[in-house]
Amino acid sequence: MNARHNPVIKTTEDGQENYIPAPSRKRLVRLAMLLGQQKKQKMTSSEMAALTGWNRTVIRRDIYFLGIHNGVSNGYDVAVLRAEICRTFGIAEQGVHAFCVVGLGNLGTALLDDFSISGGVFFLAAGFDSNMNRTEILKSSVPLFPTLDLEEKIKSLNIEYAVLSVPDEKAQFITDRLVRCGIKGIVNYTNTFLSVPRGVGVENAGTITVLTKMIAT
Amino acid sequence: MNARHNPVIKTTEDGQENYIPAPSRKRLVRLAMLLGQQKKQKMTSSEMAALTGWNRTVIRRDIYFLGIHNGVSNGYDVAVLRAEICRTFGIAEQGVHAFCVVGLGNLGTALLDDFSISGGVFFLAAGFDSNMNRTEILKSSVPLFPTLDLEEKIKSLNIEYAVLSVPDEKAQFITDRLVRCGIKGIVNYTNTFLSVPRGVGVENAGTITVLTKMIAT
DNA sequence: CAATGTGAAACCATTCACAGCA
DNA sequence: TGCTGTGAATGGTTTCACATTG
Repeated sequence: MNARHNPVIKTTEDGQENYIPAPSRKRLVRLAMLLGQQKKQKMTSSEMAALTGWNRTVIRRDIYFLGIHNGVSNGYDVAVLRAEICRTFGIAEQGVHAFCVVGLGNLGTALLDDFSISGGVFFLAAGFDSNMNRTEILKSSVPLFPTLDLEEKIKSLNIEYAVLSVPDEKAQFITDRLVRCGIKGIVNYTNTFLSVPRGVGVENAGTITVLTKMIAT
Repeated sequence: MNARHNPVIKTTEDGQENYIPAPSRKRLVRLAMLLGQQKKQKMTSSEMAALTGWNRTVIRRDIYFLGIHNGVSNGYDVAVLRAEICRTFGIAEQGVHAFCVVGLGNLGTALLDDFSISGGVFFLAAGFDSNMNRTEILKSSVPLFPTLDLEEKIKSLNIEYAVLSVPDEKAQFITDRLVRCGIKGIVNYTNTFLSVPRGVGVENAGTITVLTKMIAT
């Protein structure tokens, strides 16, 4: 009676019907990063479980969604698995997903300076601040621009993601501008709710917001 | 045949069986914070939906889990609702949940300085760094201690939550120490997986980790 | 035998649909 | 009429259980 009452999971060879549920997607992408840091050549689902804290059945199911078969009774080939996840989600194996930091107050500047921030497949391409003095005075290996140029630079530098560390009261305003530029996702270090259209990702990472969530654990 | 095939949701007056699902719990706590900033005396589920981006039915259901009835056909009484959420989750109405920042590098220091960080029900009670010089040199309105004193200070200051901004390679080591102190939850600004026993909350808020999750959106 | 692969069951969360109330 | 309260239906994710395979 209802179309698709079965899980709709097959990755058919012609590319249709390869829907993977959101929780699985997130785990898989995270797993890919982890596999990249691994020296072992083969890993079992149990080993991955130990490493991630996830249940081993869930890991097997996630991998099953990919539609590959490179593991039976020996564990999975780390390189093959990682490559397949990258292929499935369009993750570049070399670092080409550009992102920017908007708002160079204490937090934003710290993020800029933090050497570890460019890593894996992400590449910090720019910083923005509304205070033009600040973008001129701050020293950074990353190019800094006034927020005036936000739209132009996001286009020209092919920036896909933004880290938002502006004052709370400007958060929604900047978000709207980012959305209009076609940003794919925002890491929200402010402690406000952001409203974005469907299709734009938001992850709330502000200290208070996150602490708040944790109270309910 | 199976015990509890019904949703197990009733808050009975004698306090048993008041299980609330995790997603609802998180939303409710977040909602309480928001209600605290509201000037209106009554709010409908639709208004809350507009404010949060959540579906209005989900909000009504969440409130339903609380087992109170203060809304019919008029919207909910903001103060009553907020008080009830606080009571249910043991949230202090005044700011008494103490937390600390561990690791005072760029990011940690920025978090310390960030004025907005103490707010709502959370109170920044201490900062820790393994570099004793740094804890002496840094100026801050928050007391700073060497990480040596972590255990002692967490006890004496009644610290419940920790913000982790140490270098990645120290993350698990510090986490283990925090767990042994009975910490309730950790906001993880490093980009590592933390392994903690059941009952301790972890929320990953490191830029790369969060960007990674977002790729799969 | 210890691993994956996988249909089916169980579980959990969201949404529908509507009764009842101000 | 517009709101909450709520049983029931739906939809989605995890887990079980076991056949299969190296």
